[in-house]
Amino acid sequence: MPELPEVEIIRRGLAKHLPGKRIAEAEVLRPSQILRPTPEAFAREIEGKVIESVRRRGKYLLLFLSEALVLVVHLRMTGRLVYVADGEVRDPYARVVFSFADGSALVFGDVRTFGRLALLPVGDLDTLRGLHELGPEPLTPEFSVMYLQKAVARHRVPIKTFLLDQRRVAGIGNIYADEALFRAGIHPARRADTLMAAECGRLHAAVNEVIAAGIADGGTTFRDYQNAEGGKGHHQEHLAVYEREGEACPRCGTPIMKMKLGGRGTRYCPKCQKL
DNA sequence: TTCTTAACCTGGAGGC
DNA sequence: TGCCTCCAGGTTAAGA
Repeated sequence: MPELPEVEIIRRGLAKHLPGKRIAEAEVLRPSQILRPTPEAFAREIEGKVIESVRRRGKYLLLFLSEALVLVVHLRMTGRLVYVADGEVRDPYARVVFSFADGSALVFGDVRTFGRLALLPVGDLDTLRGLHELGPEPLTPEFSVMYLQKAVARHRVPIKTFLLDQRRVAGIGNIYADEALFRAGIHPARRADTLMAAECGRLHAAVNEVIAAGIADGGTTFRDYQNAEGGKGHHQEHLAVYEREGEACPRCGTPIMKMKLGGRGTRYCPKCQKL
């Protein structure tokens, strides 16, 4: 499931190939995944546009196009954006295919069809719910220890739920939330507003460390994630707790436990991460 | 306003 | 082998 590191790796891959490409045709194979405008208008309006740049905000990919338009893509659970130089669609779960004038293509594939695409004027980006409410990003000056201290103090939810809320911190998902909390030695069910200053400092450092490590490893691939060239990431080889329930904690040897928190599978060490 | 829960969706695993 | 049930999780609407 693509989180900030995976989306950033995809962005970097796409940025190598897409700028300057003219979209000759957009084939919408799964209309329900087009958020706006209508699927017909989406295909019609994007034709002929030239991709100028590829950016990212949280887990959103933003493809800035000519004529002041922007294509917003959220991959959700199983979405992927793969550039194919020969234009041949090999993904059996292709949902939208963008064919370029030079014969290459960009394929949006998505097994579970949770992903969403929207085409809108750049000036309307603020109207896209979710995108304009995003909190600060890890690894930026805006995401500071002071910000985290003030933010957690206002919320009584479990700290894991807090981390998954994109309005608090943008880009963290289930994998990196579990890994950051393990690294910081904080129990996922701990109430956010009870964190001490020192714990906020540890959590802030841990979030930045796991996100940076995920990017350095090319992302985490468990099932569906692929980078922009269809390749896999390697960060799953360095995870301490995620998908490791029953295995020995790398720090103390206690078996990693799994619990349900906010409807999400949550892994933690019962000894290293105290409530 | 804040928080919780369920729904969306489909492939794969496990049980029978 | 085939059928059924459950699970995975990012986001958001609905309800408390």
